[in-house]
Amino acid sequence: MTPKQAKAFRRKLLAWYRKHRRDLPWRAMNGRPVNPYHVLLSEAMLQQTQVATVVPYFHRFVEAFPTVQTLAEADEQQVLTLWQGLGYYRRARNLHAAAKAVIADHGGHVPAAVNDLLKLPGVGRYTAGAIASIAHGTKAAVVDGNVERVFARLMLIEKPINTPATKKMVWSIAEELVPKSSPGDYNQALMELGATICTPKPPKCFVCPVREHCRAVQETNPERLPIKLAKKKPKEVTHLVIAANRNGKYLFEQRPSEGLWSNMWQLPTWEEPPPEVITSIQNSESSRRVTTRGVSNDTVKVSRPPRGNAAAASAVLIEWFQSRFGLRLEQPTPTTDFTHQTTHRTIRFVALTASVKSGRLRLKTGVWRKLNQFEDLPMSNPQRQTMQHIRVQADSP
DNA sequence: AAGCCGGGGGG
DNA sequence: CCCCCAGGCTT
Repeated sequence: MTPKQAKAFRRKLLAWYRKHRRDLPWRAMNGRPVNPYHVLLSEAMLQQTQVATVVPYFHRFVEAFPTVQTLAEADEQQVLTLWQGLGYYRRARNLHAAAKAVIADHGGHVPAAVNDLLKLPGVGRYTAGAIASIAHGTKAAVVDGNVERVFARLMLIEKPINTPATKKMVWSIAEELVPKSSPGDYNQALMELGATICTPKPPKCFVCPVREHCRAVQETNPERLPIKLAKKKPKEVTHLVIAANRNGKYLFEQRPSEGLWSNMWQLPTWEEPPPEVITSIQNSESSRRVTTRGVSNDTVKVSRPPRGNAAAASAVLIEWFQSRFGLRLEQPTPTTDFTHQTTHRTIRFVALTASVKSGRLRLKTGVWRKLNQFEDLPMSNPQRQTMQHIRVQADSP
């Protein structure tokens, strides 16, 4: 793109944006000024997450934590609880730590320089550029999934987009094109174009404000760009969830601070138990659900005699629970069974209910809660789904 | 360079 | 069922 073409491209893009941009709560709109804290908050939430999903979470966060200071002083459990359901829970802890750093190292002001922003936890090259340009008008480029797609089509980039070399090229294009005046609007325009017009499939080229600048729409089918290398299929695993109740209260444990659902709470869960335990739990199922066809959606319970190895599997489960928690279970009974999909795992959740016969809990992070009394514990969606099932079952025995 | 980290929207 | 999303971090 020649300098003259670049100028025309930016002008058309910005004109389109100023006419069509969405009224998002963290944006400066009709008189409302930008709030750098709001930009930091929104960018943390927007990582790998669509705008529509983020909006309600953003409102709840601003209400609970109106300023960086209030967020910095908040309890991590409270931050995680507000974040629950949004996914990538590390982001919530990074955001919390970033708020603390803004208070400690920047006098409570979100930095305007990319190099300062990059030092904040959870802030990478994209997020630093976004906050710098949108919140402070710093001349900085951004490259996200939208920008990659837009430039892959505009510049006819046919090499796989998800390699370091190609990403580096897209970044240099972005750096070269970003204007020194209104870089924030320009960056948001680029992303909004990708989100609403230059969509993966099918792109709405017929209403695109910059189609004259697009090589793909003139030389090929834009829909096949950008080209991505195939990713591997998800691994299939099973998580065995045990709802262990004693005197009407259920045991909850906190997950480790690293890995999947870090620091979130859950019913005691055996990840990837021996296969024979899973199969025998299935066989031992004392009831199965049969959906009737026709008018009613009622489920009918059908009693079945337990199979031979059920008792043995039960023993293995009870032994595992005993060794892990120091508690003796009684009559583990299958309760619910469903599949949960994440990006790189297909997790089958098998839940059992059991009562605690004896023993003394030997777990630092364990807590006992009633069925309607765990809302302050941040939990993953599948764990909450399991809890929901147990509550419904308890309400209608 | 590749793997890991969630959950939902939309075709 | 699939792909994708205002990515960052670790190995």
